[in-house]
Amino acid sequence: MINFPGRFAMSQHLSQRIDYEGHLNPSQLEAVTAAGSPILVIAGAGSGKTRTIVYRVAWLVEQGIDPASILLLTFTRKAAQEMLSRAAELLDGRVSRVSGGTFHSTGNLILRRYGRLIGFDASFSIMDQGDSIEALDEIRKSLSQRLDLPKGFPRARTISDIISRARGSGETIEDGTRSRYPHLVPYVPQIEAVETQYREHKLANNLMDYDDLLLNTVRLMTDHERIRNEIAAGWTHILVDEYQDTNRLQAQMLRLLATGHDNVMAVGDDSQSIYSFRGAEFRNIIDFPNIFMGTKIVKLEENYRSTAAILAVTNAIVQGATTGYAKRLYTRKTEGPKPLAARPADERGQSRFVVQCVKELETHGIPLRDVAVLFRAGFHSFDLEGELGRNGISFVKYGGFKFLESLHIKDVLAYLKVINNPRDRLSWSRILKTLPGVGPKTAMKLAGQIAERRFPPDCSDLTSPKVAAGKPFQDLVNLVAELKEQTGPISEKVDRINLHYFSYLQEHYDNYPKRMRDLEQLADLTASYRSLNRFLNDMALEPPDEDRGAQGRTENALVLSTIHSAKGLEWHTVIVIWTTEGRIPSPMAEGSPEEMEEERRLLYVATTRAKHNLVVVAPRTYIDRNKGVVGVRLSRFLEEVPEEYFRIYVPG
DNA sequence: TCTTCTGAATTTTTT
DNA sequence: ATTCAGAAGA
Repeated sequence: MINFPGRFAMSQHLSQRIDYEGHLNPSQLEAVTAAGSPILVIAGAGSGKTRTIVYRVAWLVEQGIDPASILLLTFTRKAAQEMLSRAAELLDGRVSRVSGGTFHSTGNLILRRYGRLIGFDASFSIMDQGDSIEALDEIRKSLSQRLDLPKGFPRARTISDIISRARGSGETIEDGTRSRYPHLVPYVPQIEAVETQYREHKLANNLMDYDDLLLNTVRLMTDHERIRNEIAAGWTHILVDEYQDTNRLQAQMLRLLATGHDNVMAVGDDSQSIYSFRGAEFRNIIDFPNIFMGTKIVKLEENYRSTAAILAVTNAIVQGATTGYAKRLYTRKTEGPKPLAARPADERGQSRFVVQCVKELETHGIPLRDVAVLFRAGFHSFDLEGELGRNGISFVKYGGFKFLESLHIKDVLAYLKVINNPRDRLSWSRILKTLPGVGPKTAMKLAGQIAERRFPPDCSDLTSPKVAAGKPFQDLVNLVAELKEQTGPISEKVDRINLHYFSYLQEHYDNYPKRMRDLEQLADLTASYRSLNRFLNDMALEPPDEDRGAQGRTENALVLSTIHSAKGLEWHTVIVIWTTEGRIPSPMAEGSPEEMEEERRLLYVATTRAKHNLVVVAPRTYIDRNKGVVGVRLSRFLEEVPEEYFRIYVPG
């Protein structure tokens, strides 16, 4: 062989390069190395989606793209971090400067910087859904006093949903109400009135809710060409994960972010779209090629996760779907047991069966952490949690009730919010309600007055002199004043608040020890923050995830999770409970064919999480509060699956 | 008039 | 676990 002078150096250089061909299949490789056009990757479940994104980032960096100009949009910041750390591994840490986050957090970033241009102070606060519902509820009530609201008036939660969906989709409130809440159509004028006041409330208090973060970003970038170009020039390459779960606004935002370069890779799977309840448009995936001209479409259809026996079932489930890109997943993993379908008599039987399964798996050397129990809604696992407890099986639960949504956490956060912004009326009100003799009415009245004044307020002329003169009220005001003075770390403030709040907690909740532990955890969460405002906003934007790593992985615990929270994850064995009518699909979806289709996709997502064993459990009866024991049918989506794909088991 | 207590009803999924 | 409606109590 001829020995070219440059050859040695060249091959040495090559050896440092990443071996793309060796680690990617032809479709993945095509997506990773595509250049000069927008790319849409239709990535079936378990087809190496994350791998493709990670290698794409690495490839871009090797092409000489500055990592700082790459933007990775994912569903959660945690997903972004996971991908970045995997890419960093490939590239010896050269990707540390890649930006990543959710559409919301990216909007936040942009608005902090340029929000002035559309009338927002850079220090705006972010309302989480709880804040937003609280505000709407207050407005709703104040409205009702005047209009003497009828019995069927929608709850704040419903109003929030209607308004939010209207804003996310561009529909009017009336159209949205008509299609999703036909019985509320008579209240449309009132809902619109609430919306108007809500908007004024946010403007007056320099607040943005989740929708605003997207809406205002889109508005800013649409109206200000110079800013649009400036932002688009900063992030010259954009990768989007889980594109099927974006809503219309997010698609618009992406279009704007990619102005002038169109270097976008969107990855998603329309069959796994499970967030339409909050406005996700899986059609965004279908429309992508129309929005980005010259899009190259790559399909990933080889599944690396599940056995053929499991795929047979999941393919059958998705086959019945009425819309979406046609795709058929295949695998080379032919070994593996048939999925198991269990029909216990009732919920107790189901829980006992799951425990039995888990124990048996353990004797076969499958650790608890490699097993997940999935369900449609948080409360579906209550009985199972009891049974696990009685059997001494440790577990961690994801989804359902949120840490930040429990009342005691919201109470303590309200103190922090008041320190951060003494004019936060709703937080004042929340705190005041913890005082003896103060209910909603007094709290609202006092909060309104306190919020108007300079802090600490002169309390001598407050209405409700009885309360204002009382010691508890004085203590409270002194506490807040003291906290405002305090310059130490935020955790010191939280500790101080906790000290003050513990007595209230003790008096009002039987399970106060648990709640106290939560509050201590809250203090820990502040550790990495130096700005209170920053901390509060991050709490709204990226709530703590009960760290999946620390508990789920190092401790050996069984995973219980809602299907939504299981997205993107996989386990050796997956047990899906309550695969019955009335649970999956949820009765809430009965109203519309679209929602029913989403239930199907939900079951699809659940079953495609399984690598080796898939177990579906469908009790034959459940206990209705009114009717007593009622028979339930197997989920319609499983009825469609040929029976021979399962082993059927009926516990005795 | 407003708060607090009681018992009953209700609860999908989440940025 | 919370929230709601109704009733008693301050």
